[in-house]
Amino acid sequence: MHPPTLFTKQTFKPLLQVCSSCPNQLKQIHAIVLSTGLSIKNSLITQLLTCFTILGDMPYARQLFDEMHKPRTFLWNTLIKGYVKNELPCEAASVYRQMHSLGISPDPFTYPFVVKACSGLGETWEGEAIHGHVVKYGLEFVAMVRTELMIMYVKFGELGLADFLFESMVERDLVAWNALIAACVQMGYAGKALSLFRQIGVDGIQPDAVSVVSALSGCGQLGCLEIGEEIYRLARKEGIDCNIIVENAHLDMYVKCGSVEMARDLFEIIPCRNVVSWSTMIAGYAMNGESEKALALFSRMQSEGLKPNYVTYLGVLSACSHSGLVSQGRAYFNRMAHSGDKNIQPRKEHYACMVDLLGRSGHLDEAFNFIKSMPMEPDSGVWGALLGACVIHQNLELAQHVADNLFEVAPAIASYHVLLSNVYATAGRWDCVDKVRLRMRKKGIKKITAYSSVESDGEIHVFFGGDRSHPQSASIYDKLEELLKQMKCIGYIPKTGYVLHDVEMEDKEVTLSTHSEKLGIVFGLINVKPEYPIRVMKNLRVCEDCHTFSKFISKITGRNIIMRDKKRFHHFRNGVCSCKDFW
DNA sequence: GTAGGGTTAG
Repeated sequence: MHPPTLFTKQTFKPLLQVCSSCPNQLKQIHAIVLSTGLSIKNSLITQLLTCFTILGDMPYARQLFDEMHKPRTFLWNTLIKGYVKNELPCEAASVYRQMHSLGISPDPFTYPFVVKACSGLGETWEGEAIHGHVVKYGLEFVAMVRTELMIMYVKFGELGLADFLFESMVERDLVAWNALIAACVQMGYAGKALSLFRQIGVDGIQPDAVSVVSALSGCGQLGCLEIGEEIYRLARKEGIDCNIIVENAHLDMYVKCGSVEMARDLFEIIPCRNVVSWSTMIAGYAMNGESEKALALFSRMQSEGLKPNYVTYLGVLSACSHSGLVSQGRAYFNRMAHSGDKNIQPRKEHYACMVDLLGRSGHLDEAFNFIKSMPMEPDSGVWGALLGACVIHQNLELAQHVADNLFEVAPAIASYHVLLSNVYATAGRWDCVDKVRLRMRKKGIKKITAYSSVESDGEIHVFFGGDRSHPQSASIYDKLEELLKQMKCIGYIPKTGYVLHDVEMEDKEVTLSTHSEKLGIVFGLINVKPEYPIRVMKNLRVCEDCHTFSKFISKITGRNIIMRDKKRFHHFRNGVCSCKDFW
């Protein structure tokens, strides 16, 4: 029997269509063709290459690429795109460098992905070099290239350069607006993102669902409920398609503003809830300390036939962690590990969650052994969780050991140095505290300045510790003094000793009584209508004294205070906090 | 023949 005389595009096309989602079958086809000893046309390898990049088997795609005779620019582009889509920016950049050194001319389609690879790499010099190439080839005004360059500079924190590229864009279309807004939100510049969102109209362009998603996400980040509501209402009025992604962003905005009830009501009426909606709601309950509801929702999700993913499990474990449900946490973790489903095998984040749960509940040894049992290298999140637990339980010896490991994987994260310093401080080891501070200064590690923000009448008011820049400062400080007096009469004692948790080391002149969250709360008391809760958002963890202060305030004023810190929500009502003082 | 923007977690 003779083999087919020649494999052509026509032979392959139907085969590839049938097998395009199955890597093994594709590989078999490739092997059969090779075994005939006939030469394979580049166009056929091209089709295979595209299939494998989509399927995510980049090693095989690379092998195919290397077999090709003089691949043309289009194929280099395909390979680069494959690496970027499979989150391998390093490989993508290296392919581009190879292409460049071989003198292959790039085309307008080359750069969007090369630039995206640079954003992912985070190497500023490399990004700037690529920008140079773009200019050299005269491609800087190609809209897609420019848009990607703009995103890259936002990711590098070079907002000025991003602005310049945006302002001087020839065809500044909706995608360019959306790209810039989304990049700003993702990098934590939500205020800038919202101000851009408001300006979209100046180009005579209407925002679409993508713009609204980013804007809502920005509102969640800032904790501005009123602005978020207004944006959603307008989107509806303007007839913008409020698809499931918009609704999920809407839901997330409620969650991040601490409005669990509003989130729940919305969740119940979202038409086509998907795994993101369920995960958001579960995590929302978890963050707000309603662990029973989170776990009940998780059961309901499964009984409705929806498959949880690894993010869903993060919500479940964090629910356990925020409420100290140790045995349940262990059970959920084991369920993941033994599920046989590779999509929900525990990742580093799940280990970090478990370490947090075990450690804060006082099982420090178990937490430490748990880390040792990890099948992958623990990252700073995992070690950081244990260090946090060491601070709470004042285990100096373990803390030092943990810190050694932690600083090896993450030497420059300020909050971890602060945590270690707090362990020493609590133990009265001021010599060691000084050493930590000295090390931070030597390495140029700057502590993050704490601030709190409060929304009032659609505006965000930001307060730093000891801040007197707010126009209402005088009345805020007067009211604060008056309240402190009242509180002391009913038993409030300022905790002037060293604070626990990863709270910033305040400058010496910033006294405890003027921490940013206290100023925020008092501002809220003066400005927020009595029927509404006061929502305070803090960029770091709330300190112990401010936590106590808030409980007293909620008691003496009868106001509800919702405080979001770096990790969770605290709902203060009538002298009690929803976290039950376990945080 | 190929192309830029969106939601959960961290």
